[in-house]
Amino acid sequence: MNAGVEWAIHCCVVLSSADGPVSAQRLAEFHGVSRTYLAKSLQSLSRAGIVETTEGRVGGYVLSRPADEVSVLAVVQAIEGREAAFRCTEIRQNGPFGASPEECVRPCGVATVMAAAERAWRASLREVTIADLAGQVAAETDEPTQVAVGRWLRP
Amino acid sequence: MNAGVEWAIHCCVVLSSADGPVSAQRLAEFHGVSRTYLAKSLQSLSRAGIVETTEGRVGGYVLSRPADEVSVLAVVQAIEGREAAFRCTEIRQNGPFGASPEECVRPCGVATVMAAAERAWRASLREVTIADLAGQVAAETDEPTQVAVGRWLRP
DNA sequence: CTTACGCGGATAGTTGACATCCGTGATTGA
DNA sequence: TCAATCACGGATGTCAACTATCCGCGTAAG
Repeated sequence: MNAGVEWAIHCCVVLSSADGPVSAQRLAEFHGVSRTYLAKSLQSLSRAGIVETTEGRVGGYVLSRPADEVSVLAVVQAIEGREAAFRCTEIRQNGPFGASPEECVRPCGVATVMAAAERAWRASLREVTIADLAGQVAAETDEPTQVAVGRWLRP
Repeated sequence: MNAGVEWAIHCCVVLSSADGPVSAQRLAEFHGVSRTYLAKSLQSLSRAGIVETTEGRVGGYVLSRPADEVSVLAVVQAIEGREAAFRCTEIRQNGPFGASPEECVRPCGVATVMAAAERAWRASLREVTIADLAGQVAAETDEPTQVAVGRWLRP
């Protein structure tokens, strides 16, 4: 799985506790990752409507919606795309006993099982929001540090 | 996701309805896929203990256990490995406000969420067996064809 | 009008999946 | 005994995707 997924989720958590736009520069520095590459992931979040951008001199990223309305699934799909990890190549139609396309209006049993598993995966991620993660981080961070982080994000 | 996963599951379904060892040559021809590459996947199944091999002139592959004791999950993990798709790089320890390793005895919240989703995915795959899939295939195939396939697998 | 910033395109390096080939050892049938 | 068939593992090549960087453009604050 794409490493940008981890970065994007952490960025959304940070953005949920920031009070204004945070630049890609700051987000990259905060997490100790490549600025140029993180910018690509942030652009994906922007295209997906998860964050809004303000261009210009004091530009940066802000969450488009309240953090409790942004599921982890939305962030993952914004980076990884919405295509299923398993894709059926219909090998049941191949070979000497291959089924004809007319017999294959119903999806392949293998594909059905894999699709159900991916639905379970998505359902699990859909039930957790950025707000949930932010609350967990806040509970593990003492108050002076939280204030310092808030100041550091908007220099 | 690895295409070998799809091949391996279909091969196990075929093996469940065969009465003797089936060679990689036959399995590849049956599914219309590359023989040499399918052999690699079958070797993975062998190492995982899902199939047993008989070498020599009339060698081939047989399911090690009854089909209703072989879960789809076991086949998937034999091909894809047991590593989680998401791997946490602990970026919470990076940057100016990075948490110290002592504070990170508890797993990262992001990693916890992703791990839970993968557990749900595995649980879904664990509840379906090769026998379930074989039954579905049998129900969609007329009897003469089933007999012909059985003969074709052992020339 | 200078500076900082987001955006998109172009460009490599690296990794892993996909695919093939060959040599080895084992077993069966002639 | 000997040739054919098969599983196995190593080595190799190809290709797409991920990772990473750079540059030019448009935008907005100071």
